[in-house]
Amino acid sequence: MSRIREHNRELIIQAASEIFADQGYAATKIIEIANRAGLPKPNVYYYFKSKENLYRSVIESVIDPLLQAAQPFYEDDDPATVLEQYIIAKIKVSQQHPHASKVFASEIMHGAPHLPEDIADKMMEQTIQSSNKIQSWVDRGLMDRVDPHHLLFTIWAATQTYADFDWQISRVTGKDKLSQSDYDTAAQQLTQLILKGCGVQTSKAAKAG
Amino acid sequence: MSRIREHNRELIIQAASEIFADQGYAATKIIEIANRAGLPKPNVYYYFKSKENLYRSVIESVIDPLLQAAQPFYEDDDPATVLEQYIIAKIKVSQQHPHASKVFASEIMHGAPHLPEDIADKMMEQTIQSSNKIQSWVDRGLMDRVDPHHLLFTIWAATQTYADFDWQISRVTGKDKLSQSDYDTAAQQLTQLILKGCGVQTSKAAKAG
DNA sequence: CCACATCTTAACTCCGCGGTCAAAAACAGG
DNA sequence: CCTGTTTTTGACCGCGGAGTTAAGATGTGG
Repeated sequence: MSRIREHNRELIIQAASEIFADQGYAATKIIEIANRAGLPKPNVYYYFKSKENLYRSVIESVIDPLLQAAQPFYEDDDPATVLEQYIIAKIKVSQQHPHASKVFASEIMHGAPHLPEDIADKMMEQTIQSSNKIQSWVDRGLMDRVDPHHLLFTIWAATQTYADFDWQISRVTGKDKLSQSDYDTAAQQLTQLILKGCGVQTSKAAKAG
Repeated sequence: MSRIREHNRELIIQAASEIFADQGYAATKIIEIANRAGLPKPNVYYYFKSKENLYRSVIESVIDPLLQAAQPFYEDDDPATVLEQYIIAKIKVSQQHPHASKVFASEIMHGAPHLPEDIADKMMEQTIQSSNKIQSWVDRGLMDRVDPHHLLFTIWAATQTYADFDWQISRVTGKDKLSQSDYDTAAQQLTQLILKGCGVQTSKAAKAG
C-alpha cells in the first residue's frame, strides 16, 4: 500500500534488529527502537501491533537468507563443492545480517519460544535432507565415517560464531570490525578444515547443476 | 560463616543459573528464582544484595572451570595432545555446567556488560598464550599454516554449541538430553576433524610434562 | 533460660515500560 | 478547496517486578 508505511516499517525493523541483537528481547525498550528509527513511540505500535509482533517480524527477516544458505545441498552432489558453498553461504549470512542473525541465535538458545512452528519445521526438514546427503557421501566412500549431525553442528557453530560472538572476536583480533578479507579467510580456512578433516575426496568430476 | 548461609547461597545460585540460562537476565524474575530454590523472595535479597549481584555470582561460578579448560596449553607442547585435551575439557564444561555456560555465552554475545574487567583480561591473556603456542607449532612445521585465531574461534564455537544450542541439538538428534556417549562421540569426532583438518603431526614423542 | 545474632516472612513502595487514546496534522483524490 | 483516510503526536493508564522494611521466628553460646 502506502509508500510511507513500507518505508517506516523497514526503518523500524532495522532499528529493532540492532537493539534486540544488542540487548535481547526482554531488555529492549520500544522507545529505544523508536528513537533509533527517528520516530515517536506510538508509531511503532501503529505499524506493529505489539513488541512481540515486531520481534517476530525481525526474526522472519532473517529466515529467508538462512533457508537459502542450504541451497548448495540441493544443487549439487559433490561433497567438496556442497560443503564449501554451504560454509561460504553461512558465513555470508553472519556477515550480511549480523543483527538479525544474533537475534535468531538468541531465540534458539532460549528454546525458540517465539519461532513459528512452520518455520521450525522447515528448518528441521532441511536438516534431515542435509544429513541424509552427508550420510550418502559416507556410504559411497566419498568421505570419512563422520556423524552427519555432529558435522552440521560444527559447521553451524563455527559460521554463526562470527555474528554471535563479534564482541569476543573484536577483542581477540584487535579489530573493531572484521574486513571482507577477514571473512574470506575465515570461510577459506573453515572450508579447508572441514574438507581435509572429513577426508573429502576432491574430485572435480561430479559438478552437475 | 553459618552453614545455613552457605547452603542457601548455593541453592539460590543453582536456581539462578537455570533460570538466567533459560530466560536471560532481563526476563528473569527474582521471585522465580526464589520459588525454584524453595525460598521466599526477600531471602534472595538477603543473601545477594541485588539481581545484578546475583547474576555476577552465577557468572563467576563458571569462570574457574572455563579457565581451567585451557590448562592443556600450559602442560604440554605436542599439538595433538594439547588440542585433544583442550577439546575434551571444553566439551566437558558444556556438559557439566550447561546452565552457567549458557549464561556466560549470552553475556559474551551481548558485549559482556557485566563481566568484571579482570576476568576479561585473564581470558584475553590465555587466548594470547594459546594462539602463540599454535603459531609456534605452525612455525615449527608441526601443523598446517592455519590462523591461530580462527582455529580457536572454531574450537570455542563447536564445543560451546553443545551447551548453548541444546534445544536445537535435542530437536535434531531426537533426544531429550544427550548421553555421556553422545558427548564422547562429539569430542572424539571434533578432535579428529581438527587434528586431521589442520594436518597435525601425531608424533607421540613430545609428551613432556 | 537468657541475650544476641541470624534468618524468615508478609506487606509495602516505587517506578519504568508496554500499551492506549483522542485529537491534530499531513496526505490523497476529486 | 473540500472530504475522507492515513499518519503523527503528547498525554495518559495500569501492571508487574525490583527492592525495602520492620516485625517475628529460629538458631547459638553461655
